[in-house]
Amino acid sequence: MEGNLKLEQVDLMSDLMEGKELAKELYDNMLSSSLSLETKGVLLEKILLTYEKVFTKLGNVGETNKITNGNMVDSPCSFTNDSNKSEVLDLDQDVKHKNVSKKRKTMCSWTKKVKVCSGTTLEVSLNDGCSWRKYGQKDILGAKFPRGYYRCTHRHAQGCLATKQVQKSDEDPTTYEITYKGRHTCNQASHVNKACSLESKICLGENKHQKNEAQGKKIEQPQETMFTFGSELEVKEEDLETKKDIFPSFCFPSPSIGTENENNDNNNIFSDTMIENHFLGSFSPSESNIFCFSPCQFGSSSGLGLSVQTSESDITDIVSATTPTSNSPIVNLDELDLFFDNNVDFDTDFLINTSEFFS
DNA sequence: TCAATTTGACCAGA
DNA sequence: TCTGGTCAAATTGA
Repeated sequence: MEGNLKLEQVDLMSDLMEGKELAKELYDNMLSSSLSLETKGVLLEKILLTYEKVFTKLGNVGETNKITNGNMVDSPCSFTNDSNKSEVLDLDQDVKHKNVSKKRKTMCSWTKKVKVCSGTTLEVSLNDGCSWRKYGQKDILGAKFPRGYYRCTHRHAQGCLATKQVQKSDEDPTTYEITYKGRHTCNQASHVNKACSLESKICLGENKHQKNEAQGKKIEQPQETMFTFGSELEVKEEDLETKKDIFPSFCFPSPSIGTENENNDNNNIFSDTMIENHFLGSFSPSESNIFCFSPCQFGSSSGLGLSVQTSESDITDIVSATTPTSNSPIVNLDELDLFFDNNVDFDTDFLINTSEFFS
C-alpha cells in the first residue's frame, strides 16, 4: 500500500514538474514575445491539462488514503491550521467534533491584513463579499483591542461553518487582521464569485456603489483588488478544494492598490470571495503591492512530500517580500483571455511576478 | 416584529 | 488554571 502511494506521489510530482516547465516556457516566451499568440494558447492549454491530470490522480490518491489510513489523516483534504499541523477538513468529522467541542481547532485557517484607508469606512474595508454575523467579541490577552468573532449568516440555513475573526492590529490601529476559518459551504460563495465575474465584464469602470446596489446591501464588493475567474474555472476550483496542495506559493504584485481611484475596479481580477473560499491565502493590498496565495489555495497538503506552508508567519514573510513592480514583467492578459475563453476573466493588464513560482 | 449585535457565561484545549 | 472560542439571552435598530 505504502509503496503504491510513493509511486503515485512520484507520478504526481512528475506531472507537476511538467506543468511547471510548461508554465516556465510560457513565462519566458511571454517576455520575449517570440511565440505567437496561438502557441502561447497551446502552452496554456497544456498547463491546464497537466494540472487537471494531477487533480484527477489526486482524487485516486485520496481514495487510497481513505482506505489505508481509515482516519484520513493523509487524505487530499488536509489543510494547515494555526498550529502548523496537517489537519483534515472533513466536514462530517467537523460537525461531529463540533458536537463535542465548542472550539474548532481543526479548521483550516488563513489570515489577511486589511488596512482601512482614510475616507473608507471600516465596514467597506472589511467587507469581503460574504455576509457575516457577529457572534462574539473577546478581549485577547496581550492585545490592545478586542477580537470580533463572525460566522457565516447562512450557518443555520445552510450549515455553512465558515467563520472569521477580526482583530485590530496593536501596532497599526488602521490595520485589521482577519483570520478566516473553514470554508463557505453555502451558496453565497459561488454566487458572489459568479456575480463578480459577470460584473467584471459588464461593470468595468463603474463605481463601487453601483456594484453594491447590483449585489444587494449585504453582499458588497470588497474594496481590495479582486480576482475574478469565470464560471468554468470556478467549478474546477471547487473540485480542487478536495485535492491536495500542490502548487508552490506564487505572487501577483498588484498595480497601485491602496489608492482609492476608480481604476481599482478595473484592477479587480479575482474575487475576494474566491480568495477566501478557494485560495486559502493571504494578501495585504494596502501594505504591499503583492498578492500571495499559499499553496493551500489549491487544495490541501500532505501526502505529496511537498513543503506546504500556510501559517500566518509564512504568509507574512511572503507578503513582505515585495518585488518592485518596475522589475516585474508586464503581461497583457487581454491576450490570454482569448485562450481562456470563458474560463478565466482577466479584464485588465496586470503585473505578474512569477519569479518565485518558476524559481 | 425580526434580524443583527452585544455581552456575560460556559466549555474545552493547552 | 488560564485563555480562546462559542453559546445564548438581552438589547438594539430598521
